[in-house]
Amino acid sequence: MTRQRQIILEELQKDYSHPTASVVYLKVRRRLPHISLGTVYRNLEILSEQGLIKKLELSGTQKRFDGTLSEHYHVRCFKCGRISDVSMETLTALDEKLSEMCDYEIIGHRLEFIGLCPKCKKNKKHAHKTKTTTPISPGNIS
Amino acid sequence: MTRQRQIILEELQKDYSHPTASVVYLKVRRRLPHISLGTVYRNLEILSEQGLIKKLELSGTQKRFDGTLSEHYHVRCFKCGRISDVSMETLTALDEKLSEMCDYEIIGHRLEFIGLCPKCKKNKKHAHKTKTTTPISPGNIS
DNA sequence: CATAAAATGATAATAATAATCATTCTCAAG
DNA sequence: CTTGAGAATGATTATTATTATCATTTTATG
Ligand SMILES: [Mn+2]
Ligand SMILES: [Mn+2]
Ligand SMILES: [Zn+2]
Ligand SMILES: [Zn+2]
Repeated sequence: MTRQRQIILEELQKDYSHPTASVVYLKVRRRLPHISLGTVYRNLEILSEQGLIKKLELSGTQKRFDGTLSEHYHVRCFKCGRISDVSMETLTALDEKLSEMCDYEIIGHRLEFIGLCPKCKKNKKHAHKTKTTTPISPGNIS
Repeated sequence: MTRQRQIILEELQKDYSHPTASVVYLKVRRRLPHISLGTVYRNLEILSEQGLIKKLELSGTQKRFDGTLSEHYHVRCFKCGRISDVSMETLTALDEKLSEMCDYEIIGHRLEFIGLCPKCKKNKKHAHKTKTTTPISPGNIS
């Protein structure tokens, strides 16, 4: 566990926003100004292989990382790209159900909800009053 | 509806393998040898905006396209990357359930099963007999 | 200390997709 | 049938996220 890896892990564990690799890079750079982006990618990969973090393959172009290890689903705001945790029990029954219905050996599933986050809901209502906020393309929040 | 767009649509409608853009390109090129890859991307985008095909944002690095318009889920073989249709009713109740549990306005969800396809199941059993098949990286089947 | 293995930072490479642009096609109006 | 505007094409370049390479540095271990 190098200094770099330790700090990447720490920053991820106190960040509940499911940051992308480049966001992690920006945060880590505040403590290690000379760290390389490649080192961040490399260590995010290693940490997720070791089971210390989770690599999320959600929709959007960029992968996201999660310091919370418990199994849970996510919601994505289709307007701003925010990812939030969902407190819904894991639907293992789905896998069993499908196992009987198809010829694949089912080992799991990936479920992601899509919606409009509270902030974007509010902005939508006052859209005529407030000036159009720069639309953050989902998956490219920096 | 240009000749190119028509043929792209036709090829997709008779292909149940959820091909990637580059696979569509290869197939279409058999009928239009001078078509450009850019034209394929452009038309797949337009056709999906028009609701004539579906653009699938599944896991893996490449987008996939589906000529079947009815709502359905998919299974991905984690070994070979094959995508198959799943005949399970759409779980709209999940969205309503989550709507009451969180502060997002839920508009839908994305569900993808992961498993081992019949062919890979068979290969696994005879792994000691047959020589190791070139592992097709998921998302890069050409 | 020696020294082998692992990790780093800098940089280049890859791969999928999107953008650009001059040329060609389409098709309704005259 | 011409014609001219707008759409679409093929060729090419650009973008973006991620991975690979590699010389140098760090780390762990006897
Ligand atoms: Mn989470
Ligand atoms: Mn399908
Ligand atoms: Zn939002
Ligand atoms: Zn398979």
